[in-house]
Amino acid sequence: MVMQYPAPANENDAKDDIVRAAAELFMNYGYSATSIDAIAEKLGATKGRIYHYYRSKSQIFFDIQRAAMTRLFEEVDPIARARLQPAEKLPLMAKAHLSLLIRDMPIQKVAVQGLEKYLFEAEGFRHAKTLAEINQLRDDYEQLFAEVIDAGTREGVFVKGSPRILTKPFFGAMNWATVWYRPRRTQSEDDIEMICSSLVDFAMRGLLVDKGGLHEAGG
Amino acid sequence: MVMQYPAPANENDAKDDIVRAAAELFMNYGYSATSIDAIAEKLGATKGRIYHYYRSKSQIFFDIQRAAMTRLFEEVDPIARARLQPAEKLPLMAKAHLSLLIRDMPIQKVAVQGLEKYLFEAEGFRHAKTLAEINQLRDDYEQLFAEVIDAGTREGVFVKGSPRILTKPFFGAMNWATVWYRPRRTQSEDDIEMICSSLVDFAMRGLLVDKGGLHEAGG
DNA sequence: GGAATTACATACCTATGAGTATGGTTCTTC
DNA sequence: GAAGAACCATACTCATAGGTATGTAATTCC
Repeated sequence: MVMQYPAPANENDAKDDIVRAAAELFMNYGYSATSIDAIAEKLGATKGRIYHYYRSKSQIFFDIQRAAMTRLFEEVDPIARARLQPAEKLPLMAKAHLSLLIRDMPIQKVAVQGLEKYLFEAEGFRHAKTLAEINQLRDDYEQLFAEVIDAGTREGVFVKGSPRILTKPFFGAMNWATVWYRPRRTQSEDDIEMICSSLVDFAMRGLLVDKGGLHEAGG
Repeated sequence: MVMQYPAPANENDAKDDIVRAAAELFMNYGYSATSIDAIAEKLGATKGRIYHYYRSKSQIFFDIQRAAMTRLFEEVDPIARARLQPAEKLPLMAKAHLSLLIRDMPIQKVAVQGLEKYLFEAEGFRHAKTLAEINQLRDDYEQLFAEVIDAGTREGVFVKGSPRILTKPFFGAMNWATVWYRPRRTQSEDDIEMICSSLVDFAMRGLLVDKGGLHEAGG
């Protein structure tokens, strides 16, 4: 029988295909309820292909986390390094963050919600190192936002409060989209932009101190 | 062998014990990764006990949802019915909502995050009726908040925008606690109150229009 | 152009876990 | 106090799914 493999060019692409397929199933059914066979079927292949690139199901999960954090950093870190005031910089970061969340929902949802992460923690030392690595990435990423929030607080443009406790609802307003958002066919690119802007605006108002601006009366 | 059953008084209490134990495991490990045996072990019993009260694992899951929504309604609905201005009523509702979330985390987390709900949707008609019932409860509950937000918007005390899209980040700021919050031994009741207040304040600022209050100059 | 390696498919092993069948013990009811 | 019901443990069935072992076509390398 003549078998032709689509040939994903190189190993990285092949793994990326697996990661994408797995993330989509993890997002909908959870990690445990998703079988390797189901992932393979989504790729039009069998288990053999997956186990050729990954030694276990958990390794796929960890690669999803790494992929998600890598992409978030790529989008947000450059903005975080820009020379801008906190009140200007933060919404740009938030916009980039949220845009990626929505556009890359399967992978990002698995990462930000940390689906069933306690599964691996319970396994003890086996994945301790990998888990520490992932947590470090997540902490570093949160830190990008926490620092800007802290700076804004000290400048007096953001409300007072520990950056730790302010960062949580800030992310919450945006990340909660991974729980409620469902893509619609009737939704254009502009619609998505509108939603993103609304959520970012909400999150920013949560931080900004009342500026006492004159009532820009009525429209 | 003399066997003594703790005898949970009546059937409702017995089911409630099961629901609590199951919720705690679902919260940490997810629905699929939690076995009936594990739930039984947490109760110091075996499967026999659980299958005496529940016909299937999924029925436990649905009972968790119902229990969560029932409690939320009990706490929030009375406040929603009170004769108060939106700007006064909403933070009280939010406080009650969040307090219950944190105090009843296992059950509430399973409910608000809808863990692996797609599992049951994929099963087609089998649980269609129950799923419709649960979704209805959730929608009704969200509606309590959406109406107050809508009223506030029309009065001009809350920012303009569809209540639909404003409700999401409002819940997000609070419900995200089910993702990041972990109880600490060093945390007193007052600490929890502080966290709740901070999150509610954040969420309210996300809605309130800039009042132009005079700078209550600096602390 | 033959050998080794890559890139899978197929077949198989095994543990787990949902659900059932059955049996025994306590409680209730008459 | 006997019969039934309620309550629960134990033993079993069976499907699923993670992982492995093996076979085989394509590719690469010498």
